[in-house]
Amino acid sequence: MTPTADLVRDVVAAAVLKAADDGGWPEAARAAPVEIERPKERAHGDYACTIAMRLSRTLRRPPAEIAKAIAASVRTDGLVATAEATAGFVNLRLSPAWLGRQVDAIVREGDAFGRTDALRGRRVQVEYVSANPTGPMTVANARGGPIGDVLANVLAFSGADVSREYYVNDTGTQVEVFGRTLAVRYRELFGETGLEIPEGGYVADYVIDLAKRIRDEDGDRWRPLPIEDQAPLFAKKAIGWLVEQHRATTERFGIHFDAWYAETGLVASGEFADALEALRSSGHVEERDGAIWLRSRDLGEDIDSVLVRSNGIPTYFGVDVAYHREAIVKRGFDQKIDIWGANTHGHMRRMRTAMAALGLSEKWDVVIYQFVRFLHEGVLVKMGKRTGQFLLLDDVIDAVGVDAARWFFLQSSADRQLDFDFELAVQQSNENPVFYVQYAHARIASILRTAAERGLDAEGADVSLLVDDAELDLVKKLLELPELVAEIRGTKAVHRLTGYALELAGLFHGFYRDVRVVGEDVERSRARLRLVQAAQVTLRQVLGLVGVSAPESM
RNA sequence: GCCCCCGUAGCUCAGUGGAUAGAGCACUGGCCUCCGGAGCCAGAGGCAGGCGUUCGAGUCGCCUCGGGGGUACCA
Repeated sequence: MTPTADLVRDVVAAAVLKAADDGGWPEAARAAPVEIERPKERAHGDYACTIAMRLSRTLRRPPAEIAKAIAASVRTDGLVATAEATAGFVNLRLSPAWLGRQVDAIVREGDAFGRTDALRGRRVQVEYVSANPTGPMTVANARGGPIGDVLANVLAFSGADVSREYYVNDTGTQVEVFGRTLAVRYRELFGETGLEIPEGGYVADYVIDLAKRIRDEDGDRWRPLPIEDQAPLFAKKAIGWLVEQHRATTERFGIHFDAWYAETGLVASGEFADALEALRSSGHVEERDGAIWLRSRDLGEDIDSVLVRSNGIPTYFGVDVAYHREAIVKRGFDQKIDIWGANTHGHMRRMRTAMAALGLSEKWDVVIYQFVRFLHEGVLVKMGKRTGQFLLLDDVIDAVGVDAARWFFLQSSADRQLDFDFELAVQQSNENPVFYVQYAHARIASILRTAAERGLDAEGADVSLLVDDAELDLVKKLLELPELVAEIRGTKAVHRLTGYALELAGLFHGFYRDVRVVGEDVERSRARLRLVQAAQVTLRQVLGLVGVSAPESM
C-alpha cells in the first residue's frame, strides 16, 4: 500500500502545476519540491503543504495568494475531499469514502499490510550485539540487540533480503588476558597460591565458574602445562561456552542470528592479507617503525591508524577492515549496517577512512547507540565485564519478561543514554507501556470473539458507514504505518515504532469509548467490526516489527 | 585540548524547520445496567542559558553551563 502522504503529495504536486499553468508562473516554481506534513492541530486538516510560503520569494507574491491558487486547483473528487488556503498553508482533508475503502484494503492485505518492495533485490547485512565473548551478556551489550533486530525487521518488511549477523571477537589482547585469568583460576582450584590476576584481568566471579567447568570436564590433565599454553587453550574452550550462552540468551530475547562469524578465521583464511593488498593498491598504506599503517590523514583524519603492529600481529582495526570487505566484496552484500555502542566512535572514524580507501563507503552504514548505565543501590555504576560490575540481560528478562525488556530498549532514541534502575524496572514492570498496547490487542480479540458469538460477520460490510471522528481518526492512524516504515528505512530511528504503537493503542481505546462496535444496528456494527479487524491487522504488524507478542487475552 | 551523543513536565521519555510542544508513571477529582476498568475523562505541571540563520526554531549554526563517550602498535 502506498503511503498516504505520497498520494497526497502527488495530488498537491499536480495542483501546483495546474496553478502554475493558469497563473503563468516561472519554471522555478514548477520545479519546487512539494512537501507534505501532518498538522498537529486537527482544525488544520489531515495534511498540510507549505509550498506557498516557499514560493513566495520566487513569485514575489504573498503566500496566502499562492496558497489560494493551489488550493483551488486541487482535485477533490477522490482521495482529497477539501483543500483550503489558510495563512499560507494549503490544508487538506481526506475523503471519508476513500478512508472507508482503505479499511477494507488493510484487512485484505493482512500480514502484507505496510510491506513494500522498495528494497527488493537488495542484500543487506545487519550486524549487531557482537558482544565480546569473554563474559556473559549484559544489558549494556544487549541494547544493540533490539535495535538491530527491529531495523532488520523493517528492512525485510521493505523487501530486502536481510542477513542478521553476530561477529564473534575471539582474538586479540582481551582474549589473551581472559585466557591468562582462566589459567590463574584453574591453578587456584588445585591449591596453588600467590598467583596474580594479570594486569587488566577479569576479576569477576564468573571466570572462577568457567575454570571449575574446565576442571570438572578435564580434571588435572592441563596442570603440567605452563600458563602460556593454558591461556589460549582455556580461552578457546570458555569462549565456545560463552558464545553458546549468548546464542541462548539472544534467542530467548526473540533474536535469531543467521550467521555467527568468527574473527579468528579472517587471518588464517588469507582474507586479511587480501584486504591489506587492496588497501595497498589504494595508495594509502605505508610502513613505519616496523608497523603497517593506513594513512588516515590522507583521508581527513588527525592521525594515522595501525593495521599491523610491529610484532606482526594485525590490530582489531585491521582485521575489522578485512571483515567488512569480506562481507561486501566476497559475500556480496549490497549494504552492511553495523549497530555499535558509543565507545566505538573512534573506531568508526578509522573505519570510515578505510572504507573510503577501499571505495566501499556507499555500502556501509553505522548506527551508534549511547550507553546503558545501571543503578546499584541508587548509585550509577559503569558496567564492565572485567570488574564484575554488570547487570545480566537474562536477569532482566527473568524479572520483567521479554516483552517489557524489549520495549525498554526500543522506546527511546539510540542517541539517548539509558539508565537502568533494576529495582525500579521490576517495581514498574506492570506499568510498562507495552501492556497498554497489548491490552488494546487483547480487547480487539475480545470484541471479535463477542461478534462471532453473536453471528456478526464483517465480510462485505459497507465501509462507507464509517463517518464518525472516532472511526476516521482511527483509520488515519492505521494508514500511518506505511509512512512510518518508509521513514525508518531512511532514518533508522526504530524507536518510532513503539511511539506509534502507543498512539495507535490510545486511539483504539478512544474509539472503543466513543462508539459501540457490536450494537443493534447490524450494518453499522458490521462496518465497525471491519475497522476493528483493520486495527488488529495494524497492531499485529507493528508488534511484529517490534518483536513483541500480540496476546488474544491477558 | 580536539571529536561525537544528550539536556523537553516531579520521574521515564516522544516530538518529520511550520500554525496552541505530547504520552506514560506519580498527584487531584470523576466514570463499570451495556462489546475486557491492564481502560476512559478532567485538572495541575515543561523546551538548561545566550546570540544568530529563517516568513517561521524544541528542531539548524555558534558560544556558555551540565551529563556521557571517544581521542592506544586495546578490543
